[in-house]
Amino acid sequence: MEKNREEQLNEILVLFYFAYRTFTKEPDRILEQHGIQRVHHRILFFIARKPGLSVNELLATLEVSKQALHAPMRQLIEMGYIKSEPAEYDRRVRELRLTEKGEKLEKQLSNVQRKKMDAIFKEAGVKNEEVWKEIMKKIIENE
Amino acid sequence: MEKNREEQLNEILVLFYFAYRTFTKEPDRILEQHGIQRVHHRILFFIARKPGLSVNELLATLEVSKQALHAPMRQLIEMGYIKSEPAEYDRRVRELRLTEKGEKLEKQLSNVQRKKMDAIFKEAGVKNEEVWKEIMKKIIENE
DNA sequence: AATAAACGTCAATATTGTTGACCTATATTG
DNA sequence: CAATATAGGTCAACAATATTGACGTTTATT
Repeated sequence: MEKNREEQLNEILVLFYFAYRTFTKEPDRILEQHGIQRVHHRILFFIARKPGLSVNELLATLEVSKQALHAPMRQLIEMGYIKSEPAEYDRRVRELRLTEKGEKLEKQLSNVQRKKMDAIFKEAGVKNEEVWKEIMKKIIENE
Repeated sequence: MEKNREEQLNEILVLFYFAYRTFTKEPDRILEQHGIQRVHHRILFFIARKPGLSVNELLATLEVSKQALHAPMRQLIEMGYIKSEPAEYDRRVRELRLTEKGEKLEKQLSNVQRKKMDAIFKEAGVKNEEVWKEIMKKIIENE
Protein backbone atom coordinates (compact mmCIF):
# COMPACT_ATOMS: atom_id res chain seq x y z
CA MET A 1 0.00 0.00 0.00
CA GLU A 2 1.15 3.48 -0.79
CA LYS A 3 2.60 5.27 2.19
CA ASN A 4 0.38 8.30 2.03
CA ARG A 5 -2.73 6.18 1.68
CA GLU A 6 -1.66 4.15 4.66
CA GLU A 7 -1.45 7.31 6.74
CA GLN A 8 -4.90 8.36 5.62
CA LEU A 9 -6.18 4.97 6.71
CA ASN A 10 -4.43 5.33 10.06
CA GLU A 11 -6.30 8.54 10.62
CA ILE A 12 -9.50 6.66 9.89
CA LEU A 13 -8.66 3.98 12.47
CA VAL A 14 -7.88 6.66 15.02
CA LEU A 15 -11.17 8.40 14.31
CA PHE A 16 -13.11 5.19 14.67
CA TYR A 17 -11.48 4.41 17.99
CA PHE A 18 -11.98 7.84 19.52
CA ALA A 19 -15.45 8.33 18.08
CA TYR A 20 -16.71 5.12 19.61
CA ARG A 21 -15.09 5.86 22.92
CA THR A 22 -16.54 9.35 23.04
CA PHE A 23 -19.90 8.02 21.98
CA THR A 24 -20.18 5.70 24.98
CA LYS A 25 -18.68 8.09 27.50
CA GLU A 26 -21.74 10.06 28.52
CA PRO A 27 -24.06 7.04 28.89
CA ASP A 28 -21.30 5.36 30.89
CA ARG A 29 -21.27 8.32 33.22
CA ILE A 30 -25.01 8.11 33.76
CA LEU A 31 -24.86 4.36 34.22
CA GLU A 32 -22.26 4.81 36.91
CA GLN A 33 -24.60 7.03 38.88
CA HIS A 34 -27.03 4.13 38.89
CA GLY A 35 -24.34 1.67 39.92
CA ILE A 36 -24.57 -0.30 36.67
CA GLN A 37 -22.46 -0.75 33.55
CA ARG A 38 -22.42 -0.66 29.81
CA VAL A 39 -23.77 -4.18 29.47
CA HIS A 40 -26.87 -3.04 31.29
CA HIS A 41 -27.34 -0.30 28.74
CA ARG A 42 -27.00 -2.80 25.91
CA ILE A 43 -29.57 -5.06 27.50
CA LEU A 44 -32.01 -2.19 27.99
CA PHE A 45 -31.34 -0.91 24.49
CA PHE A 46 -32.01 -4.15 22.67
CA ILE A 47 -35.06 -4.97 24.74
CA ALA A 48 -36.37 -1.51 23.92
CA ARG A 49 -35.76 -2.12 20.23
CA LYS A 50 -37.65 -5.41 20.29
CA PRO A 51 -39.99 -5.74 23.24
CA GLY A 52 -40.67 -9.35 24.05
CA LEU A 53 -37.44 -10.72 22.69
CA SER A 54 -36.25 -13.93 24.28
CA VAL A 55 -33.21 -14.53 26.42
CA ASN A 56 -31.69 -16.58 23.61
CA GLU A 57 -32.20 -13.80 21.10
CA LEU A 58 -30.58 -11.36 23.46
CA LEU A 59 -27.64 -13.71 23.96
CA ALA A 60 -27.18 -14.03 20.22
CA THR A 61 -27.41 -10.27 19.75
CA LEU A 62 -24.86 -9.46 22.41
CA GLU A 63 -22.65 -12.46 21.68
CA VAL A 64 -22.02 -13.28 25.30
CA SER A 65 -22.50 -16.47 27.27
CA LYS A 66 -25.68 -17.18 29.15
CA GLN A 67 -23.74 -16.95 32.38
CA ALA A 68 -22.27 -13.57 31.50
CA LEU A 69 -25.70 -12.18 30.73
CA HIS A 70 -27.25 -13.69 33.79
CA ALA A 71 -25.85 -11.39 36.48
CA PRO A 72 -26.60 -8.02 34.88
CA MET A 73 -30.00 -9.21 33.70
CA ARG A 74 -30.96 -10.37 37.17
CA GLN A 75 -29.84 -7.03 38.56
CA LEU A 76 -32.02 -5.19 36.08
CA ILE A 77 -34.97 -7.34 37.03
CA GLU A 78 -34.34 -6.85 40.74
CA MET A 79 -33.95 -3.10 40.25
CA GLY A 80 -37.28 -3.10 38.46
CA TYR A 81 -36.08 -2.01 35.04
CA ILE A 82 -37.06 -5.09 33.09
CA LYS A 83 -39.51 -7.92 33.44
CA SER A 84 -39.26 -11.47 32.21
CA GLU A 85 -42.40 -13.44 31.51
CA PRO A 86 -43.12 -16.82 29.92
CA ALA A 87 -44.20 -16.59 26.31
CA GLU A 88 -47.69 -17.75 25.47
CA TYR A 89 -46.62 -19.65 22.39
CA ASP A 90 -43.94 -21.57 24.33
CA ARG A 91 -43.80 -21.36 28.07
CA ARG A 92 -40.11 -22.27 28.18
CA VAL A 93 -39.27 -19.02 26.46
CA ARG A 94 -39.07 -15.89 28.58
CA GLU A 95 -40.11 -12.67 26.90
CA LEU A 96 -38.17 -9.66 28.07
CA ARG A 97 -39.75 -6.25 28.34
CA LEU A 98 -38.92 -2.91 29.89
CA THR A 99 -40.98 -1.67 32.80
CA GLU A 100 -41.98 1.99 32.84
CA LYS A 101 -38.96 2.67 35.00
CA GLY A 102 -36.83 0.76 32.51
CA GLU A 103 -38.18 2.74 29.58
CA LYS A 104 -37.34 5.92 31.38
CA LEU A 105 -33.76 4.85 32.03
CA GLU A 106 -33.28 3.51 28.52
CA LYS A 107 -34.49 6.82 27.13
CA GLN A 108 -32.20 8.75 29.41
CA LEU A 109 -29.21 6.71 28.30
CA SER A 110 -29.87 6.44 24.58
CA ASN A 111 -31.22 9.96 24.17
CA VAL A 112 -27.76 11.30 24.82
CA GLN A 113 -26.55 9.35 21.82
CA ARG A 114 -29.60 9.96 19.66
CA LYS A 115 -29.50 13.69 20.26
CA LYS A 116 -25.84 13.86 19.48
CA MET A 117 -26.28 11.98 16.22
CA ASP A 118 -29.39 13.96 15.36
CA ALA A 119 -27.58 17.25 15.80
CA ILE A 120 -24.64 16.11 13.73
CA PHE A 121 -26.79 14.80 10.92
CA LYS A 122 -29.05 17.81 10.98
CA GLU A 123 -25.96 19.81 10.17
CA ALA A 124 -24.51 17.28 7.74
CA GLY A 125 -27.76 16.72 5.86
CA VAL A 126 -29.87 13.71 4.99
CA LYS A 127 -27.67 12.65 2.13
CA ASN A 128 -24.57 12.46 4.28
CA GLU A 129 -26.50 10.62 6.95
CA GLU A 130 -27.21 8.02 4.31
CA VAL A 131 -23.55 7.90 3.32
CA TRP A 132 -22.43 7.32 6.91
CA LYS A 133 -25.02 4.60 7.39
CA GLU A 134 -24.07 2.82 4.19
CA ILE A 135 -20.43 2.77 5.18
CA MET A 136 -21.23 1.41 8.63
CA LYS A 137 -23.38 -1.26 7.02
CA LYS A 138 -20.52 -2.28 4.76
CA ILE A 139 -18.25 -2.63 7.76
CA ILE A 140 -20.75 -4.99 9.34
CA GLU A 141 -21.55 -6.87 6.14
CA ASN A 142 -18.51 -8.92 5.30
CA GLU A 143 -18.00 -9.95 8.91
CA MET B 1 -38.60 13.92 19.08
CA GLU B 2 -40.74 12.62 16.26
CA LYS B 3 -41.32 8.91 16.48
CA ASN B 4 -40.09 8.09 13.02
CA ARG B 5 -36.96 10.14 13.47
CA GLU B 6 -36.32 8.37 16.75
CA GLU B 7 -36.44 5.04 14.95
CA GLN B 8 -34.01 6.26 12.34
CA LEU B 9 -31.67 7.30 15.12
CA ASN B 10 -32.06 3.90 16.75
CA GLU B 11 -30.89 2.30 13.56
CA ILE B 12 -27.89 4.57 13.66
CA LEU B 13 -27.05 3.51 17.21
CA VAL B 14 -27.39 -0.12 16.23
CA LEU B 15 -25.11 0.39 13.24
CA PHE B 16 -22.49 2.11 15.35
CA TYR B 17 -22.50 -0.70 17.89
CA PHE B 18 -22.28 -3.54 15.39
CA ALA B 19 -19.82 -1.77 13.12
CA TYR B 20 -17.39 -1.19 15.94
CA ARG B 21 -17.75 -4.72 17.19
CA THR B 22 -17.19 -6.19 13.74
CA PHE B 23 -14.29 -3.87 13.19
CA THR B 24 -12.37 -5.19 16.20
CA LYS B 25 -13.30 -8.82 15.72
CA GLU B 26 -10.62 -9.94 13.29
CA PRO B 27 -7.72 -8.26 15.08
CA ASP B 28 -9.04 -9.76 18.33
CA ARG B 29 -8.88 -13.17 16.71
CA ILE B 30 -5.26 -12.67 15.67
CA LEU B 31 -4.37 -11.28 19.08
CA GLU B 32 -5.77 -14.36 20.72
CA GLN B 33 -3.43 -16.56 18.69
CA HIS B 34 -0.58 -14.61 20.22
CA GLY B 35 -2.01 -14.89 23.70
CA ILE B 36 -2.57 -11.16 24.06
CA GLN B 37 -5.54 -8.80 24.06
CA ARG B 38 -7.04 -5.68 22.57
CA VAL B 39 -5.13 -3.37 24.90
CA HIS B 40 -1.94 -4.74 23.45
CA HIS B 41 -3.13 -3.82 19.99
CA ARG B 42 -3.92 -0.30 21.13
CA ILE B 43 -0.49 0.06 22.66
CA LEU B 44 1.20 -1.19 19.50
CA PHE B 45 -1.02 0.97 17.34
CA PHE B 46 -0.36 4.24 19.12
CA ILE B 47 3.35 3.60 19.43
CA ALA B 48 3.39 2.92 15.70
CA ARG B 49 1.59 6.19 15.05
CA LYS B 50 4.07 8.16 17.12
CA PRO B 51 7.37 6.37 17.63
CA GLY B 52 9.13 7.58 20.72
CA LEU B 53 6.03 8.66 22.58
CA SER B 54 6.35 8.61 26.34
CA VAL B 55 4.57 6.39 28.84
CA ASN B 56 2.64 9.40 30.08
CA GLU B 57 1.48 10.29 26.58
CA LEU B 58 0.35 6.74 26.06
CA LEU B 59 -1.53 6.77 29.34
CA ALA B 60 -3.27 9.98 28.36
CA THR B 61 -4.14 8.61 24.93
CA LEU B 62 -5.61 5.39 26.25
CA GLU B 63 -7.16 6.95 29.33
CA VAL B 64 -6.14 4.16 31.66
CA SER B 65 -4.20 4.16 34.89
CA LYS B 66 -0.47 3.66 35.00
CA GLN B 67 -1.01 0.36 36.77
CA ALA B 68 -3.45 -0.86 34.16
CA LEU B 69 -1.03 -0.11 31.38
CA HIS B 70 1.90 -1.60 33.21
CA ALA B 71 1.12 -5.29 32.84
CA PRO B 72 0.35 -5.41 29.10
CA MET B 73 3.23 -3.07 28.35
CA ARG B 74 5.68 -5.21 30.26
CA GLN B 75 4.42 -8.25 28.43
CA LEU B 76 5.00 -6.55 25.09
CA ILE B 77 8.51 -5.64 26.15
CA GLU B 78 9.23 -9.14 27.38
CA MET B 79 7.82 -10.63 24.22
CA GLY B 80 10.11 -8.36 22.25
CA TYR B 81 7.47 -6.29 20.49
CA ILE B 82 8.35 -2.91 21.94
CA LYS B 83 11.35 -1.29 23.53
CA SER B 84 11.47 1.41 26.13
CA GLU B 85 14.49 3.68 26.31
CA PRO B 86 15.33 6.82 28.25
CA ALA B 87 14.85 10.02 26.28
CA GLU B 88 17.92 12.09 25.61
CA TYR B 89 16.24 15.37 26.43
CA ASP B 90 15.04 14.04 29.81
CA ARG B 91 16.29 10.75 31.10
CA ARG B 92 13.25 10.25 33.34
CA VAL B 93 11.07 9.92 30.28
CA ARG B 94 10.95 6.56 28.53
CA GLU B 95 10.50 6.67 24.80
CA LEU B 96 8.50 3.78 23.44
CA ARG B 97 9.21 2.26 20.06
CA LEU B 98 8.27 -0.85 18.16
CA THR B 99 10.94 -3.44 17.46
CA GLU B 100 10.98 -5.02 14.02
CA LYS B 101 8.96 -7.87 15.42
CA GLY B 102 6.55 -5.34 16.88
CA GLU B 103 6.19 -3.52 13.59
CA LYS B 104 5.36 -6.76 11.92
CA LEU B 105 2.66 -7.62 14.43
CA GLU B 106 1.22 -4.12 14.39
CA LYS B 107 1.01 -4.27 10.62
CA GLN B 108 -0.64 -7.66 10.73
CA LEU B 109 -3.27 -6.42 13.18
CA SER B 110 -4.01 -3.02 11.74
CA ASN B 111 -3.77 -4.06 8.10
CA VAL B 112 -6.95 -6.06 8.53
CA GLN B 113 -8.70 -2.86 9.47
CA ARG B 114 -6.93 -0.64 6.99
CA LYS B 115 -7.64 -2.97 4.12
CA LYS B 116 -11.27 -3.24 5.06
CA MET B 117 -11.69 0.51 5.22
CA ASP B 118 -9.69 1.00 2.05
CA ALA B 119 -11.90 -1.40 0.14
CA ILE B 120 -15.06 0.23 1.42
CA PHE B 121 -13.89 3.74 0.62
CA LYS B 122 -12.55 2.73 -2.73
CA GLU B 123 -16.09 1.74 -3.57
CA ALA B 124 -17.72 4.68 -1.81
CA GLY B 125 -15.41 7.28 -3.28
CA VAL B 126 -13.13 9.97 -1.88
CA LYS B 127 -15.95 12.38 -1.26
CA ASN B 128 -17.85 9.96 0.89
CA GLU B 129 -14.69 9.05 2.74
CA GLU B 130 -14.44 12.70 3.66
CA VAL B 131 -18.07 12.74 4.77
CA TRP B 132 -17.58 9.75 7.04
CA LYS B 133 -14.46 11.25 8.55
CA GLU B 134 -16.10 14.60 9.18
CA ILE B 135 -18.96 12.95 10.98
CA MET B 136 -16.63 10.90 13.15
CA LYS B 137 -14.69 14.05 13.97
CA LYS B 138 -17.87 15.79 15.05
CA ILE B 139 -18.69 12.91 17.35
CA ILE B 140 -15.31 13.31 19.00
CA GLU B 141 -15.37 17.10 19.05
CA ASN B 142 -17.91 18.11 21.62
CA GLU B 143 -16.75 15.44 24.07
C1' DA C 1 19.10 20.94 49.44
C1' DA C 2 14.30 20.38 48.81
C1' DT C 3 10.82 19.30 45.87
C1' DA C 4 8.60 17.57 41.83
C1' DA C 5 8.05 14.63 37.89
C1' DA C 6 8.32 10.17 35.29
C1' DC C 7 8.17 5.69 35.78
C1' DG C 8 7.97 0.99 37.97
C1' DT C 9 5.86 -2.18 41.00
C1' DC C 10 3.31 -4.57 44.81
C1' DA C 11 -1.05 -5.30 47.05
C1' DA C 12 -5.89 -5.33 47.85
C1' DT C 13 -10.10 -5.28 45.69
C1' DA C 14 -13.88 -5.22 42.25
C1' DT C 15 -15.80 -6.42 37.97
C1' DT C 16 -16.64 -9.15 34.07
C1' DG C 17 -16.03 -12.65 31.35
C1' DT C 18 -15.17 -17.77 30.26
C1' DT C 19 -16.22 -22.88 30.61
C1' DG C 20 -18.18 -26.77 32.91
C1' DA C 21 -21.74 -28.88 35.32
C1' DC C 22 -26.21 -29.51 36.75
C1' DC C 23 -31.12 -28.38 37.66
C1' DT C 24 -36.13 -27.41 36.31
C1' DA C 25 -39.82 -26.79 33.20
C1' DT C 26 -41.74 -27.44 28.91
C1' DA C 27 -41.89 -29.13 23.94
C1' DT C 28 -41.14 -32.25 20.56
C1' DT C 29 -40.63 -36.64 18.58
C1' DG C 30 -40.31 -41.66 17.79
C1' DC D 1 -46.34 -42.47 26.52
C1' DA D 2 -41.29 -42.41 27.00
C1' DA D 3 -37.20 -40.46 25.46
C1' DT D 4 -35.00 -36.56 24.08
C1' DA D 5 -34.25 -31.74 23.09
C1' DT D 6 -34.69 -26.92 24.13
C1' DA D 7 -35.02 -22.59 27.06
C1' DG D 8 -33.55 -20.89 30.85
C1' DG D 9 -31.43 -20.41 35.70
C1' DT D 10 -27.63 -20.98 38.77
C1' DC D 11 -23.27 -22.44 41.15
C1' DA D 12 -18.33 -22.87 40.93
C1' DA D 13 -13.65 -22.37 39.39
C1' DC D 14 -10.84 -19.54 37.04
C1' DA D 15 -8.71 -15.81 34.27
C1' DA D 16 -8.32 -11.13 32.85
C1' DT D 17 -8.46 -6.40 33.56
C1' DA D 18 -9.27 -2.48 35.85
C1' DT D 19 -9.15 0.59 40.06
C1' DT D 20 -6.91 2.92 44.12
C1' DG D 21 -3.29 3.29 47.44
C1' DA D 22 1.31 3.13 48.74
C1' DC D 23 6.00 3.37 48.05
C1' DG D 24 10.63 3.27 45.74
C1' DT D 25 14.12 4.94 42.26
C1' DT D 26 15.98 8.10 39.14
C1' DT D 27 16.42 12.45 37.28
C1' DA D 28 15.02 17.52 36.82
C1' DT D 29 13.86 21.68 38.54
C1' DT D 30 13.69 25.33 41.82
